[in-house]
Amino acid sequence: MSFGEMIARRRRSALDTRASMLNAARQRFLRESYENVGLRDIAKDVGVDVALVSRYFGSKEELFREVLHGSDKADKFQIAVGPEELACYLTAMFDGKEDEEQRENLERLVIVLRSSSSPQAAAIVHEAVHEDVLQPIADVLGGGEEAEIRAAMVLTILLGGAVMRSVMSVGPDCGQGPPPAIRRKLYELFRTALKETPDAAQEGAVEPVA
Amino acid sequence: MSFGEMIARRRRSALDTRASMLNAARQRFLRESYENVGLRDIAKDVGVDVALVSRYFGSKEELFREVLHGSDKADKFQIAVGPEELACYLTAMFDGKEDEEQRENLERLVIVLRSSSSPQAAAIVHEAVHEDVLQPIADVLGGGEEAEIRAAMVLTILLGGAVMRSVMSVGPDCGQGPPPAIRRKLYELFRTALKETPDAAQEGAVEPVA
DNA sequence: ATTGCATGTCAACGGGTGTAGACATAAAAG
DNA sequence: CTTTTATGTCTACACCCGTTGACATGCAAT
Repeated sequence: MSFGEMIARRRRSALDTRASMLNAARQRFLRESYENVGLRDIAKDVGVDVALVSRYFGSKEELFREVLHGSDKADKFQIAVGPEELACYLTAMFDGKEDEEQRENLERLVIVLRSSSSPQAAAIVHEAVHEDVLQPIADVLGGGEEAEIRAAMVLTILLGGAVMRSVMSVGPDCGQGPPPAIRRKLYELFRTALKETPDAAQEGAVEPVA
Repeated sequence: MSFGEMIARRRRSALDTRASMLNAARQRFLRESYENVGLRDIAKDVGVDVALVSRYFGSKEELFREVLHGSDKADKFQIAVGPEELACYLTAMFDGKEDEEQRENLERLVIVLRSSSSPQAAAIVHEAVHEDVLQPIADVLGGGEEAEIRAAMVLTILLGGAVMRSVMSVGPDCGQGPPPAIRRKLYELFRTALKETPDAAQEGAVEPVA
């Protein structure tokens, strides 16, 4: 079969270089914002001309969309545990562990974070967060409005932690694995976010918030 | 007195236009990232030529520094309450209230957030956060290492909340004042962040974090 | 009225960007 | 070997950017 062999004997395979581009782009978007990543940078990483990037992905926006959203495979936020162990699971995201799943989860958040303030990428990021991150978390929590709110609080901590880590170089650390004290507090924060709401005023302390 | 009158009868006052530029710049940096804010945009807002912006501030970086860090006045993160009411105070930051102090605090965080991923602005942001935000919070908490950690956790929530609010349009809301349910959870998160650490394993639940 | 300084404008430079079309080359098909 | 198709390169466009130096204007002092 001719077409099959074309795939097999790929000396110059478009799919391979395309994948390489996507990978290079991911690494770039992971470290810089949407505008600061140039198509020429990506092309240079792969060892290819700029024009090819534009041709393969149509536009920079679509390339970014494919990096963030994935194309065909449904690569959403992965949660391998039930609601009970969720706090542990989330806390573990900030350890420097080699867990592939966890690393991808965190990396997705960092990409979101880096390009979140960018007129061009904003819409894409917005959609990807709701569909690929917020929804999966809410699903694990059982759905419903309460679940959505709790998911939002969890994401608040995750994003805050990601900012502190990758931008401020404090908090959840930068040198692989946060200090134990911070790790513990982070865990407690997740617990609080996941805990059911005290329903109305549980104590007097809640009231003077205004 | 000639010089005094020159200040008083300012028809073309350099200080005024400079202040206008700074204000326009602040509004811009509040809504877009460092790279997306053009000096020409700022100049157009004030109704002035681009060159003047460059001449008055030397460079874009210095302009940004002055917007974020302030120039002479020590405008750090303002906390008007003691450690006890701190959680309330912080939660109130996300209300759409007219409190000038609170609004400036949140705005500073948003600016930090928007330009945090930007090679040029990174160093400035980094310094400003440590010196003007983290330190004041830690001071209110009484200083010491524990205070620094707690301040870091507080900032984690603040930044996460700011991302959710101004980027994702969820969580701490965007339409002035978060939904009560989220407000309550936010308050609990701050309480947790500020609470003293349970010191080692308080319950068995803390252990399986790894 | 004229000098002189502060204030602001104009034009341009060098560099960077994403994108598109014409062209070249490798490799498979006939 | 020749033809054809996929794969990749080259050139160039039109636009944006920050910055600079020369020039124009307003305004106070002489």
